Amino acid sequence: MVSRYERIAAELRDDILGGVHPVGSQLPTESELAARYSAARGTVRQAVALLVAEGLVGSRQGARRIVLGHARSQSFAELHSFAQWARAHGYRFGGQVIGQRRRAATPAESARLGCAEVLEVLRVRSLEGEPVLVERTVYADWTAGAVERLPADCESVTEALRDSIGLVFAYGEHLIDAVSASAHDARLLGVRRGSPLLRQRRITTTHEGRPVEWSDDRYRAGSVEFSIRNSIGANPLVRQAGDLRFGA
Amino acid sequence: MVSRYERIAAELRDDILGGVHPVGSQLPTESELAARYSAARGTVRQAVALLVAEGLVGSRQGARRIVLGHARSQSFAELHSFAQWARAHGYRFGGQVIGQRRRAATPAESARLGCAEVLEVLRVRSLEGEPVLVERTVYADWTAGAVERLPADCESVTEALRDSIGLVFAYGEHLIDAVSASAHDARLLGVRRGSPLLRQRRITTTHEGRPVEWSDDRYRAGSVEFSIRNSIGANPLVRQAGDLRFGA
DNA sequence: TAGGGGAGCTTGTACAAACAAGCCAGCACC
DNA sequence: GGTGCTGGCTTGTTTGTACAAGCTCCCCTA
Repeated sequence: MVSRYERIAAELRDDILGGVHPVGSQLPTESELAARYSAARGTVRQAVALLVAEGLVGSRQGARRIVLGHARSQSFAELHSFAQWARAHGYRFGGQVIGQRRRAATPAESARLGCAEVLEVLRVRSLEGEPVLVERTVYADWTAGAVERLPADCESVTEALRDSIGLVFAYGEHLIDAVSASAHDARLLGVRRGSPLLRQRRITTTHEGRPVEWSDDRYRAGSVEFSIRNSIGANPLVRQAGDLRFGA
Repeated sequence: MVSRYERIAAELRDDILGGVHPVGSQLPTESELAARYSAARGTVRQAVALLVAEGLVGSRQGARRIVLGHARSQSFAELHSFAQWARAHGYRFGGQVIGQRRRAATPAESARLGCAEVLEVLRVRSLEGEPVLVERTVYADWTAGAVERLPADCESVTEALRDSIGLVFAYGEHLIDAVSASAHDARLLGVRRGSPLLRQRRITTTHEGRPVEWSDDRYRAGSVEFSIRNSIGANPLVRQAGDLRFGA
């Protein structure tokens, strides 16, 4: 069962994407929408709030809402899982475990994952036949067993873990920066040593906030980019100084 | 006048950051909070929704809310304006215009900014005395005059434009990837040609959705990183394939 | 001891009403 | 022609109520 406001939001989104409300035009007022859908104004507000959060619509007090653009946003699963993302967009893709081993957690890992032993896995993933991503993932001890049981060419670790032990990834924190390819990275991705890579480090937790994995993903430059929409009202993106210490 | 739910959110945020609600702990229920602040449940919900949007708190139906982390999020202005960001974090910073000229818009720029003539500005910005950012910004014709009147070492273009012509940046869309430093980039940033740069391309619009600027910002690797928090409920980040065409 | 069922708690959805705050166009006035 | 103000419109905030959906934990049973 989908809620009322989600259905209204979906209809409005379709109208925007379908050109009924072109970019730059004004959206109907809340009262009009409420009348059209026979819903309370609060319900319409919830629907519109979704579109505002997606960056599709701009809103400010006193003025009519306007259509900002038509970027479709992705689900959390689609961002988190390379396989689900690639599949949803119709890309050919693959993955292969290069190596994995259990070891003691470093102090930093122990603090992040809350355990003393970890499973480290090195994977390479490809898009349209080309290797594009080197993934160094560290799993907390309580998931290590399930991960070890996966086949080396497992397409989607996310889906496999959900189906095998009911593990659901619910929250993520991402750090994005650029690094040089190490000799090892370069060999795995088929690029020159020192060439630029887009790095995404992320920590993922369950519904309960329990950390599951800590991963260092490196994309070949040009293969993938990240997109974010923000506004005065909602700003999910944060800039922060890197590890380099200045003038120290 | 700050609204009620914003004040409640601020108090809760302080409690979380101050350790009253440690990471991993449960937040009081909505009813408890409503009683504590003598507010309606709906108002408390709005306050908590803010924290959820910031990624500070996790929430799902039926279960108590939990504290996910203590990352303070930034305002839109702080992300958009290098000067406001650096100042808020107490960094020494500077900026210098290297060159600027009016020219005809390329087809892509014309489509994005909705005008035929643009002002292109090249700036270098420094942090703690080191150059860290090369900024190539293209302004729409109707702002060009005001930008040209700014001094070459103007600290904050955002603030200057707001004060001079009342221009307020309200919405942004960001594309993040990694690129090699060109010879020109390398000279300006004091790095080797081909070394990795973190690139942030963004388009910014006014409240009305009118595009103001299109910018290509390149950060020296290691100087700055971007951070995003997401969840199954709210996912602001989108991954997309880059310009490279695979197997074509 | 392991498992199922359910009661109670907590968050999610929906409606209604009233007022506040901000925007904008049109009008009157200079 | 320009300027300033006002009134109506639109979104934002707050309260109250009722029910739905989902989670937790306890208790009972096999």
